[in-house]
Amino acid sequence: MIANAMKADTRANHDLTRNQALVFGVLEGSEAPLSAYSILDQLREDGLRAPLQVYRALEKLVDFGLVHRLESLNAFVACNHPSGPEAGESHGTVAFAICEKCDNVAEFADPDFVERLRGWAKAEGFEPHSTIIELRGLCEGCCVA
Amino acid sequence: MIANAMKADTRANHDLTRNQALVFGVLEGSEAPLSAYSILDQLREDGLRAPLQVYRALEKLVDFGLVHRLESLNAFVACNHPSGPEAGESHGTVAFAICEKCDNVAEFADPDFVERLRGWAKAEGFEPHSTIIELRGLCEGCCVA
DNA sequence: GACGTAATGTTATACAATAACATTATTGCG
DNA sequence: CGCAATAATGTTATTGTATAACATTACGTC
Repeated sequence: MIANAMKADTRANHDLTRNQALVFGVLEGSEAPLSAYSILDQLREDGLRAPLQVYRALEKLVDFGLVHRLESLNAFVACNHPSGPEAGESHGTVAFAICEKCDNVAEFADPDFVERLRGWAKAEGFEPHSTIIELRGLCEGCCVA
Repeated sequence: MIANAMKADTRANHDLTRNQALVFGVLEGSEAPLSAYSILDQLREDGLRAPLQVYRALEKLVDFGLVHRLESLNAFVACNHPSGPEAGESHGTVAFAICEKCDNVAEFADPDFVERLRGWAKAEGFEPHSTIIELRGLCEGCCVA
């Protein structure tokens, strides 16, 4: 209940437009990450017709921190990291563990970890503005099976 | 000279086919990462005509550890990490720092860093078979300018 | 030389993302 | 309120990325 309230609140805070809300709804209701085109397919009956309508909504949702893009899959997931979107780290660096069997995605943020990465970047004189960390493999359930 | 000798040796060890050698040659000669299609464009006069010829060569080269795929760019670079391809870590986890201004790519491997990532994965019961780490930002030169 | 395997060539197609332009809401402000 | 600025939308066309399917050719090995 609290979680749902927070989610609704999160949406409200960002005052999602119709298309954004539709796209976010589809992602929230999906276990697995979805491509822009499969999102579109699920929204045809709601009036969406062109990829661009989905891509535009996704761009905003990613900006808001409500959705993540998985670079290695060309797909998107609703943000769901353990600490919740209300934590200060909403827009911080996050790592993803992507199961290649069941498509489940686990999300985590380790401050020390990120610190180490920043340390290396600084030593190299590199100024990062975004960081992508994606593990591909098998999740606990699929590992055993 | 030594470096060149080693590179030649590396190629020889893997007994590259004609197409693989052509593709690898183009990547070696490029500062910036290249897309499969721009590699193709540079190899038309050598007889290559279809994307698949490039993608097939790239797949092998990535398997051999001679080439890396940058997921966030849909592009490829010749392997060039500091320790050199002859080090034991050829196929280990590598991180990339991609300059968005000059397209330069720095490659590095930090064992402690990787260890920490593996530790988290293990705690989660996740069994990774590949790890993607890509920093996007500005390199030292472009940062100042 | 016959067989299994790997690499190649070719055409067509699927999937992902953006360009360009016209139109409609929304918001803020005088 | 009315108007201007800004943001969101709709639509068509195009560009870019990657693979399917199938025929052919080279290569190693027994």
